[in-house]
Amino acid sequence: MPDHDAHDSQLLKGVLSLALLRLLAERESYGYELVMRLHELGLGEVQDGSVYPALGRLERDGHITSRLVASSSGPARKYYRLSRSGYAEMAHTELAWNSLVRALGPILSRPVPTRPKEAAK
Amino acid sequence: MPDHDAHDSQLLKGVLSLALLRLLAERESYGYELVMRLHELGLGEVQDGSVYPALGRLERDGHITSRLVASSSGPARKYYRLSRSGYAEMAHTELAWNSLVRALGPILSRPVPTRPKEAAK
DNA sequence: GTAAGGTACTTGACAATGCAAGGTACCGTG
DNA sequence: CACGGTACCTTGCATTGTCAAGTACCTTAC
Repeated sequence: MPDHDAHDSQLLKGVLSLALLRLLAERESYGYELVMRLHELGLGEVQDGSVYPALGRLERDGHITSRLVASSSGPARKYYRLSRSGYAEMAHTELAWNSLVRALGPILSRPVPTRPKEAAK
Repeated sequence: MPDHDAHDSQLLKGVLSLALLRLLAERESYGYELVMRLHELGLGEVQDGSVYPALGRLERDGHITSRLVASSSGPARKYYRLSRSGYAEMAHTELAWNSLVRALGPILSRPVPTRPKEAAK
């Protein structure tokens, strides 16, 4: 598969939180690992400078909780897991995401009235 | 289908431009009408205060051009249409959108290790 | 032992974008 | 002439991702 640049910083807004919640619903994890998991999943543009603040917000809003765990291969890791409100938030955001995808799908799949010539100015 | 509130202001970021480009690719249109078309298409949360600035940006960046047309049912309408660069921008953003949807799909569809009890803090 | 490099988290300045709220103005009808 | 629908624009605000830099821990190699 051709690695599309295809990264529009704006499109990621809000989606990052959803992805993080979802990954944490699968299993407890920490920031650095989450960044790597996101990269493996095709969200290669995501910077660690975006992930840590996002985790901070989720914790601030009570959607996730953290605990420090010492590591023998570097500094301590801050493991996060979902709280009850995190599950609710994930479900809610997922609904919003699905509704957005469903709304946009028809718009994008509708054929464009081919106007090959005289398109520009 | 139940009308989902399901509006997360952040999820819309960047998507609005794509939708506008796409609607304008179908046919020339003006701001007020675009707002109504978006609402009919399920993007009911979009405010006109978001659309007009977005159109302004697209025009500023050379992706669309405008012309004023007098109306007998109100003030003059500013009709927009895609420029050549607008078609390119639309294609590019659509790629980014599709790649995002494809990346997120697997994450969201993977089953969550059902943890019904003891979810909260 | 110390320099290097991977691991891991934090922070601040910055830009982009949607929203809310308000305003201007045109037009037909009652 | 006041009203409501049409149509556009603007300002202030909050959110959030990016970039860049910094701190610090630990193992391996020289």
